[in-house]
Amino acid sequence: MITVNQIAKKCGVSRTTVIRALNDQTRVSEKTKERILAVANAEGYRPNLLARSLNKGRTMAIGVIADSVNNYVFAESLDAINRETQNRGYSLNIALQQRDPKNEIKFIQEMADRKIEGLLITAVNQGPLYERFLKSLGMPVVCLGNWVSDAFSTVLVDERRATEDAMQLIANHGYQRVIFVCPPLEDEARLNIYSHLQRKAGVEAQRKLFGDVLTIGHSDYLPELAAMLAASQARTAVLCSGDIYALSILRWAKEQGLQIPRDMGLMGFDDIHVLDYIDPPLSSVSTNVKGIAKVAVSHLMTIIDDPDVPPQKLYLNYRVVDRASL
Amino acid sequence: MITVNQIAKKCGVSRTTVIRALNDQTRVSEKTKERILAVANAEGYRPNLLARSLNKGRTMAIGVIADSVNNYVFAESLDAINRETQNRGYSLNIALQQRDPKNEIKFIQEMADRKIEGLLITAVNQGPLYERFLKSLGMPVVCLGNWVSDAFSTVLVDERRATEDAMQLIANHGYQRVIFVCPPLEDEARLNIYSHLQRKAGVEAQRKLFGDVLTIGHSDYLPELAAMLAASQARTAVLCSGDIYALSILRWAKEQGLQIPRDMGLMGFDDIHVLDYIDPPLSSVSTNVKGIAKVAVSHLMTIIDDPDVPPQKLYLNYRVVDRASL
DNA sequence: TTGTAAGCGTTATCAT
DNA sequence: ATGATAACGCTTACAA
Repeated sequence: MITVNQIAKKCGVSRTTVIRALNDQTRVSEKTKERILAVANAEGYRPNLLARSLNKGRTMAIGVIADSVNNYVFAESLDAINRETQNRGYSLNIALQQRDPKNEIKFIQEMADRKIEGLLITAVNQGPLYERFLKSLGMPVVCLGNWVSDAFSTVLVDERRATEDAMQLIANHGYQRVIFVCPPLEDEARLNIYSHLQRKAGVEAQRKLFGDVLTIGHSDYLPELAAMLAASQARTAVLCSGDIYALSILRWAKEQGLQIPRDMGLMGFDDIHVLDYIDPPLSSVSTNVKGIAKVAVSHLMTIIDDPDVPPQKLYLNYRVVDRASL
Repeated sequence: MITVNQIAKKCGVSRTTVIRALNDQTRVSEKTKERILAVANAEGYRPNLLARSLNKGRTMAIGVIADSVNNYVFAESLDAINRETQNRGYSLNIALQQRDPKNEIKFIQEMADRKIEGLLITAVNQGPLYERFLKSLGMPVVCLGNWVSDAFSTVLVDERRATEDAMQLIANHGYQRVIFVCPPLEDEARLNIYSHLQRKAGVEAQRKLFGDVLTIGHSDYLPELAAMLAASQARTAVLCSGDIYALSILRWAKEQGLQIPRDMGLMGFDDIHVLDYIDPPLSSVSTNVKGIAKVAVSHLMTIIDDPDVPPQKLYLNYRVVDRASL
């Protein structure tokens, strides 16, 4: 790999001149410029972006932190994030923390050390220590979905109200009982599960619409669900805090010979794209994953360009999608 | 952000001494070391990884290029790639080319300019020009699934034989006719569709097992499929070069009132995780997506550590998964 | 034990 | 139109 210095030597000029030729500046004679460009092309010169970044203080890179790709929510974000950042000439550093808070901190720190210019986080950490840590980076941060602190912009939908609307829809369908399946609750003390807590609050707020509202807050939810269903004849809908849970319950219900929605209503959350292929079509709440990603990138760019833009909560539209599972 | 130089000034020592203290080297007195570390901690010193990389010639970063996340295949790779690289202390640059060859070249070049140490590609480009381009980077490259040239290591499964086995399975189920749905074929001239061509070759090789074998090689496959089904009473299985096509055909079949497998056999390819939730359970060919990702990372690390390791094709096991759709 | 000097490759400023 | 110099922040010989 040839460098500016080597081109300079080869052409018998100073590196300043070479830079001017390469970066298409004015104060070079046409002749030397041509000579320099000829050499550069022949040798396949490419700027060393590390060096350039070090010098300029700009890397044109941003970092993305998410949990994992298993629940398909981040997978759908990624396409949008990728598109939006590429359009703007930024490149992407990505790390999945696998819902491990220590991991998250480590990766964020590492990215900061690499001088990314901004950070997109779906945080699994929470609390004042984490907030201080993020602040200490002195870097634009935008949170996706999971709120951390008002010190950082967050792009989200109002999941509490979305859940209220979903509950209303379930009530309209004539269900007398709701079972809210929300495995992340088991990590409430340890992890940031803001959006799930919002959903839970929405469920609570609509308690009055039903004879009974139950919550299952751990990963091994099928046995308990079975017991609950057996314990009452009330017409029941299961609302899941995540489509993936709804899918696994759907599969289980089929195994049990339960017909949906005849024997049990079922509703998911997030409206991941996969639902297109599910039978019966699963009702869900679109949390606008792609929209959030798009706005988050765009807002991050805004903050990068003008750090004085105050942090804000950007609420996007959600959509309650009634299909055939209720 | 405090730097080594500033710490040195603050402690009244040379930067060399600071480095020695920070990087835990021996030739510093305990006293000065403590003094330096105290300042470093108090000020929250963090090494600038750009500077370090520029100096050392190592970035500990690798690049990943894939098509998109839409078909879920790459989504499943990503988790594995992420895990494997993180274990080894590497960080990840990712770009999705959206099946645009120009994009791909641009992103690879950009990553090279950023001095990533190795590249994982699921290539959409092909041919000698592309090969030369990749070689010119002078960088370890490992291809995933889509073969480009014997000059680069490729991790893959033998999709031709996998398809032959799948065809045999279909024959064993008593089908008289196979319709091979492979939309990527429409891009044969323009894009690298190596793995789909392998699958097609596998289909051709087993022609003899059936009365009739047809191919649909474009994206608007449903109308043609309908026509083919209407045109013959022969017991027919549809083999799709990708689970996502099988899923959309399954949905369509249900709309048409076709029962699977009674009225039509159906088989996908890749065995993406989503199939867990599909009813009826879809037969497929596991192309070992996670295994490929894992081995690819591991092999890339090997090449990075020892560039003299010759390029090779690493074949992993595939698995024909017979479920209830045949 | 500590320091000096040179270098990684690029860019900006100020002279000439 | 061209060049000299310093700077970005870190590291590594090589001295002392």
